[in-house]
Amino acid sequence: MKPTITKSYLYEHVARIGKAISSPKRLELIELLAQGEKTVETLAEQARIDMRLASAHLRALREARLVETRREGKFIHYRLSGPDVAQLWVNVREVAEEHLVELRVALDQMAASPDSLSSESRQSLLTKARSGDIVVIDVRPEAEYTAGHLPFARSLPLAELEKRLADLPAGKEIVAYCRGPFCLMSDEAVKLLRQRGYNAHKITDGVSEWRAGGLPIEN
Amino acid sequence: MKPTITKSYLYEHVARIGKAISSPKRLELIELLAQGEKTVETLAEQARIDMRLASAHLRALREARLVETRREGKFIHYRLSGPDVAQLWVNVREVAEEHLVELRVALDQMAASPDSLSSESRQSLLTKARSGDIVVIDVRPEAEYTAGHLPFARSLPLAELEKRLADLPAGKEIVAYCRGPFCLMSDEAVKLLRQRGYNAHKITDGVSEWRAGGLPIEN
DNA sequence: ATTACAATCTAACGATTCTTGGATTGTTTG
DNA sequence: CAAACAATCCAAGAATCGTTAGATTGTAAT
Repeated sequence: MKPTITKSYLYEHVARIGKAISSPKRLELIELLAQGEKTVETLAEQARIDMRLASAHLRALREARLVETRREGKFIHYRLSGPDVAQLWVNVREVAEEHLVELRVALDQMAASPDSLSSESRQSLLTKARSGDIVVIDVRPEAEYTAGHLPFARSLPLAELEKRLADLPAGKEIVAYCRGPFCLMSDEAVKLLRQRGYNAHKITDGVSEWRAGGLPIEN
Repeated sequence: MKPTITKSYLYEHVARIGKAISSPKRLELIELLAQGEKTVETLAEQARIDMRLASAHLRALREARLVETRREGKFIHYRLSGPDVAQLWVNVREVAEEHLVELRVALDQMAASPDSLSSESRQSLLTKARSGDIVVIDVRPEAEYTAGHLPFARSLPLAELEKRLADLPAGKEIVAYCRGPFCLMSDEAVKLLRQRGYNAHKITDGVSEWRAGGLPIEN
């Protein structure tokens, strides 16, 4: 017997997507997955939650078809089911930033520099990076850099930054980025670099924001 | 005493937006409000729910700052707090259509013609409408037309279509639209028009989809 | 003042959801 | 085959949500 198709049936399906993104933990997992494919263990570790809880949330995301899986030996790799999912995360976050004052003040209190990029400044950053005028560093874990990064950026994970300071040219302006506006790794990188006398600052863009701005991602 | 700002605090705020759009009824209310400001009574009637339930859902939407209110005498008018909210609705719905097969088959079964518009066909529609090659009719209630409509469209509410058939030029191609892909008013209009011998078809765009496609809205 | 009516509020029930603990599945390695 | 380990499944309690009914607020008209 064929199920009766009512109009509310349509909204129910869209609400499945809404439900999937209605939990803070799941949003964090989506943001992490926007950096590239990851195993459940990695996700649990990076989101600082129990692996069983991570698994449960990932199940919910999979049932909403926002993520897909791939098995490799003992490991199961999760990935977003499409670039539109990362775009949705950026969209929802921007709406939240626009309308929820509490979120804006919290962001101001946390981040050292709330340098949001306009599309013109993204373009000029790209030009300066291409010409070698500035050095763009990606301070995320190397695996995330490999999965995709800003054009002309070099990988310099926060954990190795102190050891690898020699890799950086002395006089040049340094621009650091990480996973996006909620990620504080670039702030820490900037703090450390400034202590060592570098001219460093951060941008809030991650790869998803950069792509959402219409600019290309390398890998 | 200042509240401790943790990272998860940020995701919690974004999740407030997610929670707001995690209910089918609230999504329907958002879609209705995307057509223009409406009173609680109108919303309840058009969503076919009890006014008290509508009020409760609107409260949730207001607490997530997705809607705002304005009092006028006995009536309270609700509106979306910004065009980005309508854009979010379109975005979420598109992600759902992309990844949820059940939604796609339901849409195919319901709608007579699943004519989704590419950006080129939007442009060519606009040109043909401007030149008078085709007649674009807005079959939504007149108040929604007044709040904003497609360029060169004329208002011809479904309820009055039969009476006002004389308003339509005989030979010309007629394109009907309503509130968007989930709205069936344009299907009914097309059905009626074809019975009377008109060359009519529908497009799935509503004003939100049209605007999301980067094209202008008149009022 | 009294009445009418739009809208909200309060209380309460059942249905979900979140989270944790323990048990289980599936794969690799010795 | 047994041990190790990634990941999922299952069960259960606490918390939250959706819905309905009845009571209440606020404004306009008589």
